[in-house]
This record gives sequence, structure tokens and C-alpha cells, in this order.
Amino acid sequence: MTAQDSVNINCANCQIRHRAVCSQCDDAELNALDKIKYYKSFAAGENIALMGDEMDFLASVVNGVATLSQTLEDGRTQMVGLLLPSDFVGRPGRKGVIYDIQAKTDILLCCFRREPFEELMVTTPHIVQRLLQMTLDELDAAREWMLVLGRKTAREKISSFFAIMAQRHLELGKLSPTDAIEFDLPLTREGMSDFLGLTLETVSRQISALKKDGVIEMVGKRHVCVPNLQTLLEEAGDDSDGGILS
Amino acid sequence: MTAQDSVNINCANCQIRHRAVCSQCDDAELNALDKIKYYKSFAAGENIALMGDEMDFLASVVNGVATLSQTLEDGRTQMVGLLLPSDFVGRPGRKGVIYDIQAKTDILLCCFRREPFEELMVTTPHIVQRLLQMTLDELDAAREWMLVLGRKTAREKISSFFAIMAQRHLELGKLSPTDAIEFDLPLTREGMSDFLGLTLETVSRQISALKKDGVIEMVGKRHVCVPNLQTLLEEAGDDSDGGILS
DNA sequence: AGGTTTCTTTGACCTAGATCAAACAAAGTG
DNA sequence: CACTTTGTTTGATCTAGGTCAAAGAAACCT
Repeated sequence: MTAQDSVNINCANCQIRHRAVCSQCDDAELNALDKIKYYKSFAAGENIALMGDEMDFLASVVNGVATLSQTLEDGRTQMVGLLLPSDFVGRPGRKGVIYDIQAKTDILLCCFRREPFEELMVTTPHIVQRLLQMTLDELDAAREWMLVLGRKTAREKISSFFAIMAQRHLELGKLSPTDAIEFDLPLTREGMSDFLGLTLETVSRQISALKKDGVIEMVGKRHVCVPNLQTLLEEAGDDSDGGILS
Repeated sequence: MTAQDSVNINCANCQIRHRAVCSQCDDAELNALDKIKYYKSFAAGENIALMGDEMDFLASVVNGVATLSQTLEDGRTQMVGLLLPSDFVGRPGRKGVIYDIQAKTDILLCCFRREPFEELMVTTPHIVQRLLQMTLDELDAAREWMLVLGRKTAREKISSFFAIMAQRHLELGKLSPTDAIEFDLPLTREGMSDFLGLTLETVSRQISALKKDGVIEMVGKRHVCVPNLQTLLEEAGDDSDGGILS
């Protein structure tokens, strides 16, 4: 998937058409958006923007995974957002970037030029309304994550992360919740440790432990199989739902 | 401050008029809001709503402090939001409450009946636009807090919390940043521990340590004096800014 | 004023997870 | 194909912060 390939995408058959910021737009509104958009791709590991940069576009993730993270002077870093397809990138009304935004896989963004997009926000209520919904969902996800970071054990943290991935996969794949769920981890052990407020060694040890206890199975380093979601959710400590990342 | 006293408030001389969800409204819009609003007060310690409840209003905090928190089955709890004057309470579009919302001091809410408020959101762009701004600010604050929870030491956590309080006070009080800053803590040691992902004993010990090191001074258990904000910010690990809670 | 309740502080000890270290595995490179 | 480079696992040890316990210190009764 290169930038060249992707310029051909049009809204009608876009895979994120019904989840992204444009999901509530009618044809006319979509047309207006279409005029100010362009596609841009980044390779895995590439920085989309760094703290302090000015970003002259806003975007939707079309496919791939990116992360938002913050770093202290001494190098400790905490991931504060995981951007998956349909998620929105950048903050309207503020050019200055306050997180590092990095592509974790090859990624394709549907970018909107900032100026005209911000004008559209004034004239097109559907966009602001959808953006508000999405931001509220992200806020809920962030708060769910605060519980994980502040109060869960290492094992519960890893389980919670796997549970999110599994549920996200379930939503898209239309499996029944009783089936085994399989997916690829979009992050390295270090990436997961930055997400979970752990060290990479602890992440590795806990994955080994969950594997030994039959909660998960691993194929290679990145492919996970969850034979029983309920068991995983119990390990995560949020038996009931765990509905995070919207 | 009782509910009775406060029914007299009108928007023109409301203390949060220019920060709350109504801050971008013109007179006509304010009037529309006025028709669907009522005041409601809660005593310190009282629950405004509990997880699973249905909330038939949305509200602005006029004065006082409330918290949002989540609790695991075994009682571990994590605070995920601190609601100060002008902050918005409740989620438009979803009646079901997913956090416990508790008054930490006596508190006064300016409540909007849900149905008509949600209708106003469709017809009054100023409200949605302001709500989006506020939600984005909250999201930034939540993400800043994820860094605190995931990566900071106990001493840094306490310092970060004091720094937020100090900066919040500074904004309102119009002091110069070089003055000593004084304020009252809105939370008990236990409240702070729930906020910071610590135990109350650790909170107490770290406060004692910061006191001994001259970073802060305490008058009684609740009144804090910060002689030098810069020193405190350095202890918090975010030298540069630490701009949290909008 | 004495007695309860709630909050706070401090001490002694313990453990989950960090740190330090080394070996292993897989993938890319010239 | 040997050779880096990057990511992963596992072991040994250490420590920040948790846990358990007890004693102050306010505030609130009646």
C-alpha cells in the first residue's frame, strides 16, 4: 500500500465511510470534504508529527495503526492514544501538536487541509456533531485506560489490552462472541509496555504466563488466539463489559 | 449555600458564564437555555449519580467539586475525572451513567433537562462547538493524567496534583506566577490516593516529604502554600508546562 | 466535657514489578 | 551466507510502594 495506490480511493467505497468523522455527512457535505482532502501514507516507524510541530492538516486513519505518546525528560514514555482505522488525528483549533504521533504499521491517512476543514466545521453541523461523539468516545476510552494504569496488576493490564484488541476485532469481523478470536498485535513488547505503564520484560513475562495458563495462544510473536473471551475478560478484571475504545 | 439560595442566580451575573458550555451563546441562545434549566445542590459526600443510573439532566458545575470514579469488583477505585466550576457533567446522547459521580464538597449544579438540551444541540451550533472544545480539553487533561498514572513516581504524582491545583488557582486568582500560591485541597488523602493510583499512606508520606524539603508548606491538613511554583513543577517532572485540566 | 467517628501520620515489613544481564530468534543487509 | 540490527525471553536481584498495625488529631455529637 503506497500513497500512489491509494489516491484512487473515493468516498463511496471507502472502508471507513460509516465510522469516521464524515459518517453523518450527506452527499453534498461529502463533496465539500472531498474537495479539501488528499491521501498521505507513512511507513511503519515513521513519525507523523512530533510534539511542538505544527500540523497543517487533520485526518482520518484509513488503515494501519498509529500511536500518540508523551515522553518525560529522562525518557520515560507513556502512550496516551492508539489510533486505529476510522479514528481522527489532530485537534481542530490548534495547530501545535502536543503529543508524538507515530505510525506503528504502514498507515494511510485521509487528510483534510486545516483551514477549509475548520471553516466546514462552522457551516456543517454534521461534522461537528460527529466529531463531538467521537471525542466523547475517546474520552471514555481514556478514562477506562486510567483505571487500567492506576489500579490494575501487570497481568490484568496485559489481559485488558488483549481484551480490547479482541473486542475491536470482534466488532469488525462479525464473529459470535463465543468463537475463538484471532488477531495480530499491532505493537511490539516495548510498544505494549509504553501503553500499559510497564517494562517490556514484565510484558513478556506476563504474556508467557497467560500462555502457560491457557488464557491465550501465540503463533509466532505477534499473532494471538483467544479461545475464550469470557476467560480473558475475567483475567482483565472487568468481567462485565470492558467496553473501551468505543 | 443551599438550593434555595441559589435559585436566584441569573446568567448575566453567573460566575461561570464565560467558561461553561454556555460561554459562546448570545442572548437569544442563553434565553433558550434559561427556559430548560434549574439549580440543584448536593452536600459534600453525596452521590450525584452512580454507575448504571439514568441521568435525566446534563449540568454545569457552578461551584464546588465533584469527582468521576470507577471501581473494580474487589473495591479498588480509580478517579477518572475531577469536576471543578464550569465543568460539564453528563454525556449528551447517553442517559446511562458509566461512572460514579460524587460531590466532594457542597456543590451547586446548573442543570439542563436532557430532552430539550439535546434538541438545542441540534439547533444551536454554539453549544455543540463549545462542548466540543471542552471535551477536547478534557481529553487532553485525561491524557496528561495517563502519563502521571503510568510513568510517574509517587513523589512526582503528588507534585503533579499540587501543581494542577496551584495552576488552576493561579488562573482564577490572577496572581503573578512568581508569587507564593495558596489553596485548599478539595480531596482527603484517600481521595488523592484514588486520583493518583496510590495508597493513602503513600500520599501522606510523600506530602510529609515535600513539606520537609520545603517544596510546600501545610497549614492544617487541607491548606497548601506553594512558595515557588517552578520548584514544584520540577518535582512534578514536567518542568516546561504541565498544562492540564485546560 | 467525654466519647465517637473520621481523617491523618508514622512505623515495620513484604511483594509486585523494576532493573540489570545474558542468551536467543528472526529479519534485513552487503 | 556471515553479520548486524531489532525484538524477545528468561534469570537473578533490588526497591518503590503496598500492606498491616497503631497512635495522634480534628470534628461532631449529646
